[in-house]
Amino acid sequence: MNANATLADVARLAGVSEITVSRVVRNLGPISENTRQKVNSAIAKLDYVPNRAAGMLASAESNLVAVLLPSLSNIVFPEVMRGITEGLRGTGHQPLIGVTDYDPKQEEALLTSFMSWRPAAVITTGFEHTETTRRILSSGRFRVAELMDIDSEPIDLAVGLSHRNAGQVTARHLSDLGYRRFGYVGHDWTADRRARLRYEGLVKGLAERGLTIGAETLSPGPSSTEAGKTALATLLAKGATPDVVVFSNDDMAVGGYFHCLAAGIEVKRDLALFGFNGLELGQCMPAPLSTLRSNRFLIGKQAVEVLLSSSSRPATTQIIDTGFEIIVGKTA
Amino acid sequence: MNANATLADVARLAGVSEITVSRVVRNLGPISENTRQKVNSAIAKLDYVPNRAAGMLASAESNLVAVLLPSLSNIVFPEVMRGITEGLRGTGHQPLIGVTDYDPKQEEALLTSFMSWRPAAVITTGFEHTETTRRILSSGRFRVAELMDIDSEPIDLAVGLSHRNAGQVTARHLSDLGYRRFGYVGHDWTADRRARLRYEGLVKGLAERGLTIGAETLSPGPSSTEAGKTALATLLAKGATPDVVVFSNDDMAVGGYFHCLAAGIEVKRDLALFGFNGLELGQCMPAPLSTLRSNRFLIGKQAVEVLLSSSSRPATTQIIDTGFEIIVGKTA
DNA sequence: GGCTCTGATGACAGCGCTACCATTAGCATG
DNA sequence: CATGCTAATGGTAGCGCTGTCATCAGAGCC
Repeated sequence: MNANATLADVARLAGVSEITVSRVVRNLGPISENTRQKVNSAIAKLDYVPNRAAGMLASAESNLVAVLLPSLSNIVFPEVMRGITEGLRGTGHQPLIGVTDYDPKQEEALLTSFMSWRPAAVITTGFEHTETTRRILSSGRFRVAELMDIDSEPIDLAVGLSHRNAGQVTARHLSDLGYRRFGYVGHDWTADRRARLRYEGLVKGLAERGLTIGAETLSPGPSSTEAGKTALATLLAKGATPDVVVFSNDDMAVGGYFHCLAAGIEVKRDLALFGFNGLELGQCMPAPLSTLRSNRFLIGKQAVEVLLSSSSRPATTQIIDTGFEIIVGKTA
Repeated sequence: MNANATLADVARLAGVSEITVSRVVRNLGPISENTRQKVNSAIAKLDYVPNRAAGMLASAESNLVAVLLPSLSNIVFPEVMRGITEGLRGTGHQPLIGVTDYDPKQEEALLTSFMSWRPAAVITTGFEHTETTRRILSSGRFRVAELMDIDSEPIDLAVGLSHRNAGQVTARHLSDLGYRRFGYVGHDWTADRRARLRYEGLVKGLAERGLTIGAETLSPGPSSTEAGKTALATLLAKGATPDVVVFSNDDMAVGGYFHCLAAGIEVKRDLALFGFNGLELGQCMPAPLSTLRSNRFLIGKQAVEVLLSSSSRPATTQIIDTGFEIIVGKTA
């Protein structure tokens, strides 16, 4: 009911000192049952809500975790976010979320502004940062996790999977299945380095078997179902006759599947399709998408768990491989 | 390079008072060009980053906007969030995001914890709140927006569309197209009141034409493509012979479409499908989904704009109708 | 020359909390 | 019985900023 009760108000009403109220609120130190009850009833009576700004200033500690994600439109990142939220649950920490649009400059701007909250940890994506971003993240004042990718040396902690490896495994798997004429449909990879790493792994894996990618189309802009659909149409219109097309991810692959349906191409018999991520959507198509499962939820969750396990940065960097697995599916 | 420079450090180095530095940082009041430069170079030299906790405490104002979303898994909410982010851009405000899992109890818990940040505004979803939540939101200490739905009286501001109306318009549209045997496939609507409102509107709209829903299946749990697929199969297995099925949303409808593909049902000729939301995905299927476009991005953006236009709550509540429109598509 | 006005700056108190020490009573220990 | 211990509590000094009120030089005015 009150405008904004303070610790002092509660202390006065409960007949104890401020510090005792503070201890009750934070569940710290030994408090007699009697005192605890007096304080709690005063808190209830006054509708007291602690002021985190004051708490943070006084203790020089924040319970905020800065999270920088490239996008929320790509369902992959909300899933990572769910993992982060799950990891944060019950720890008393709160996420501060920023969306970078795959732009290191924006990442830097967001990070700079987040710094004024003195976050306990920073979670970001990938290894592509501006010089300034890198300098801030390297300061050592807080823990840092770089998610999704483990193909480079992290600043502090990396959690994710080897995309280069994933591409290579894809190549081996498909060549084992007997495919020989490979096509590739991707999206703009200047922004999405991981897609490019998978492509490189794919090329390398094919090379091991003496194979190459015969035809490819890169769609400008971010990945989407529409982009996948259009790009596959473009690829085939060029006269390419692949027996399998690897897509930069499931969104694109689903688009490719739609193109096949619309164009009367029988998937797998006429043209096999392979994605990346293992999204729910791909698995409920009439022919479940053949793809590679990345463990997005796990990436977020593990990152938080490690980050909060020690508030100061360990001497050595750490890499956590959350792995991937082939989903056989029915499109390849 | 410094551990953490303060205003005082900057002031000392620049040879001015703390308050002058503060003014330069906040771009307030008249500052001579000379002073501004001295201060800025001191800031750069010391790597000074303002401490928001201190600023917030001193000014008793926060630049935080609390955002409570039911889920991030349903792409609709990330899109609303994009709108919110866009609206916030350049205002100096930052969102504090919480995910409620469609649970009013969790909403309450998150809100309570967010209150300790003294947010400038709170954005939440729908009208279903616990008593406590309602009491907090009604305190008048900050602006409140309730998004998505405008079928009830808001606490302060509602931004969204009339779902009841949307259902009714769907009924009229489909009956105008000549459909007579209606089926309905939905998800758990104890959690999703808006889905239920659309259903009610649909029933009402059909009643106007002397029509009813002949068969329906409700899938337990949240909406998903898989759920839509399974539920349509169930509906048809019951022996129902609708000429059109209305789905609780696009995700479900896409699942329905997949079922038709798998079961050899020719969409529209044998069975028409109708969704809700107008997601990109539905529009790139071989037969673009017939549905109703909700303007998610706009909902988020407009809410923020109105909320920030006045920091104190106006005398009267306000409702903003972001509308909807029929997407004719090829599935109905 | 005294007056007001504006532009530019500073002194100082205090926001609401917590860290850091004290302090006290009660009790077991040697 | 002095000593040390623990449980329970309090006093005090800030944390780093901003609001408020002052100050002062110089310009413009009658």
